[in-house]
Amino acid sequence: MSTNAYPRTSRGVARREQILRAAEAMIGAQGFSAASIADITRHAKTALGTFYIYFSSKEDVFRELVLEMGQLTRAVITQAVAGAPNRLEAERAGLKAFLRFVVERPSLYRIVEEARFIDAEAYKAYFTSFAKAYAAQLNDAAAAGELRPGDAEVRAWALMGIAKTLGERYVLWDDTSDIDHVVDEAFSMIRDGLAP
Amino acid sequence: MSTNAYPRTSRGVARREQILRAAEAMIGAQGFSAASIADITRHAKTALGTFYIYFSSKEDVFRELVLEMGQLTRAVITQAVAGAPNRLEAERAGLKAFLRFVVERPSLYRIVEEARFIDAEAYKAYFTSFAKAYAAQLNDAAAAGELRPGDAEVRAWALMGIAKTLGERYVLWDDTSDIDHVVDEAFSMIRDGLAP
DNA sequence: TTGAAATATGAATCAGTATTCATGTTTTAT
DNA sequence: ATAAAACATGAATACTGATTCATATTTCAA
Repeated sequence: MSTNAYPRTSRGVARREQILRAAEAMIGAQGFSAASIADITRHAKTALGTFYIYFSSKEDVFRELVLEMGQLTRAVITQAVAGAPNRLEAERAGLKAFLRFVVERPSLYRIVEEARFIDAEAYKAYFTSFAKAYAAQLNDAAAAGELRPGDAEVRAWALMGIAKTLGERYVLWDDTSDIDHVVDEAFSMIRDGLAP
Repeated sequence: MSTNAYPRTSRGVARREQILRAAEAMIGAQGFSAASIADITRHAKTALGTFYIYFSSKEDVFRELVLEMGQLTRAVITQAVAGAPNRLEAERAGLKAFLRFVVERPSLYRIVEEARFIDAEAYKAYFTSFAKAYAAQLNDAAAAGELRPGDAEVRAWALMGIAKTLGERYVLWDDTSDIDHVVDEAFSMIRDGLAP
């Protein structure tokens, strides 16, 4: 059929989800090119052809996973940051929440990073939109005197870079139980770098 | 022949270099899987089979390019940092030199990042060794009172993250002529984050 | 209950491309 | 000058894996 139309039965909904999760696991573990459709359907305990009932291509599932990761990351961070008394505390909370999220969904993290090479547009759109919202927050905080004035966009990208790299090093490579230490050390640098 | 032994004639040396440069251009532009050996040899103006005289596989050239990028980056930064009067100025100079290097060799930058998915060990080795040397410098500087005390390793990774991400955003995506502005803004954050 | 729509199956198709190899050509050492 | 070693060539091989499709089976509305 080769569509990726939304399923009309609950069985269909469940199958699609099975396949999506299997794709997350396989692509996350082996990478986009190494993970075959056969791997994915085997892991989803379904037939090869079933894949193409729900997704039109391998790129298609991949794109959906990138989208999913974007929504989840935003949701997780937004929620973590919600209760912070000020912007600096929000930075700490956001960084910690991000690293915890990477612990929980390492495959999605890898998928987003690989998107740079598989679907560059999706990757760029994801980070650009994230950065835009992030910069707006930093701008507001600076206007309110909570941060030293400065180029919010450059700051947003720099802070995103810190989070991405620490996530890779201290979560994906080295499943350190001491995420709090990493957050504290990085945050003390960020705090003094941004405080008014 | 399928070796990657070093060539014994000057013609061989030149051919190998041609192919290496073509591989840099093709893989850098299209990515590892999209760039075919045929693309590479066509661009190098040589026959398909010649590739296998100098490299044993596509992964093999790729690995060599990653190695090369590692050496070059180190050399560029080491040299840029050499004249700095203190560690903070070294940070500024290092960041600027890195971004300038990305302007000159965007393909090599992309190759190193893609290495995470093609040759994870090479990628990890590259950054781990870089981070180790970087952290040692930061440690010395902190001991000398040039930086506030703190976990040098976490700092090194955070600073590498800033450089990588700004390079991607402001050089690869947006060939901004205003690298200096980006450096200044990022540096002012780094400076206050690290200053004693 | 029943037939049309939706979903499931996996063997067969199809395309792409990494790698090899048998055969020339060029270089180098003597 | 000459033979051995290096190097060059590109058609042929070999293999992988994405996508299709004809054929079941299941679901659901009427």
